[in-house]
Amino acid sequence: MAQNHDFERAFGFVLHEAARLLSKRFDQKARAIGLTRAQCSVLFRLSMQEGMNQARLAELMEMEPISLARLLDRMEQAGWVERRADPADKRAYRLYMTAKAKPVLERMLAVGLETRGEALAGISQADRDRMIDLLIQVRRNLSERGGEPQPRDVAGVRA
Amino acid sequence: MAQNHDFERAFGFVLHEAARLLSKRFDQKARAIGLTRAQCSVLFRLSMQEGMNQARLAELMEMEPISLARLLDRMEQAGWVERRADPADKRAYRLYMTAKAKPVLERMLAVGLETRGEALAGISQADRDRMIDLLIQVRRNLSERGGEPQPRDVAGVRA
DNA sequence: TGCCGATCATAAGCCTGCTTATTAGACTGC
DNA sequence: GCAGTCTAATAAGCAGGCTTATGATCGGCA
Repeated sequence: MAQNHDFERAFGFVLHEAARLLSKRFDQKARAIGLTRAQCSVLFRLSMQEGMNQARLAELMEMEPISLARLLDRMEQAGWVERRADPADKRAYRLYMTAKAKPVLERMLAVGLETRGEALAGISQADRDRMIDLLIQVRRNLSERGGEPQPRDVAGVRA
Repeated sequence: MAQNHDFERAFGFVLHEAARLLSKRFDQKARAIGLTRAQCSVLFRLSMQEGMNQARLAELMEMEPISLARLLDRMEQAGWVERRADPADKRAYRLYMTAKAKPVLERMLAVGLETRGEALAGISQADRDRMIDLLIQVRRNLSERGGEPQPRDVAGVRA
């Protein structure tokens, strides 16, 4: 059936399932080092730039600050990251990796590469590049920040 | 920095963030009808074929049976789906939409189209088709079923 | 018939992430 | 200096999804 065909190709479902399966595979591999995909994502970003506050990191990760706060709670508890009071802003913390985290960066990278290799098997470099460009466009289209200011014509509805 | 460039283009992060943002947007729009993206996914599949058991539906949705069971708990509670005992197998249930669910199918479709439109804005039809083909390939690569039997050469590492 | 492995569904416990709402501090303008 | 607003972080409560483990049933095979 044409409907069935459309269904199997439904963009949202396919995108979501691909992302979920990739996370699952990454988590299976990364369990040996005691980290999850989301936690690795934090550590990777901190490895690029330490000292960000939570709001900034949440923005980079395209997630809500509260979601990141919970994630950081677990990571701090497990000794991967450290919150240091921001001397210039009593509300904020600055985020740093711990000494424990630095040695595992390479293993995280290896897990990432291996997982990506499985996910992209049989896809040419040109197609990989193209797919990533397109996904970046999708992300940009859906991002709150950076896009148009979201008209949200719900006038009359109080938040 | 080249490293930074690689980072922003990291396949796993981009894929995950795009999928999450799309889910979020869908959920925001679908809240008015009292359904989530995952629940809509179930209803869409049941609208194509009712009477499946949970194991079969979980397989179609590329998820673990227990995850689906929980999802169905909430949906049954909310009156969207019905579990009927399978006369031929006392372990299994057969899944059906309720009368309440059928009238909202069209609204779900509309929400899906609208959300997809936002996500794919500025992307040509050819590129959309290509991206979906590539995502389907990724999903197939990562699927437990249908793929190769997963060598799992982690010998030596204990989980 | 009876055993034994496979299969269907589920329980417990956890991580990720969101919405909504709150507290504390920063900032802007008068 | 201070009121009003904005911002950083968090609390409460929930949905979605996974791993690991269990109970029940099915089915093949001796």
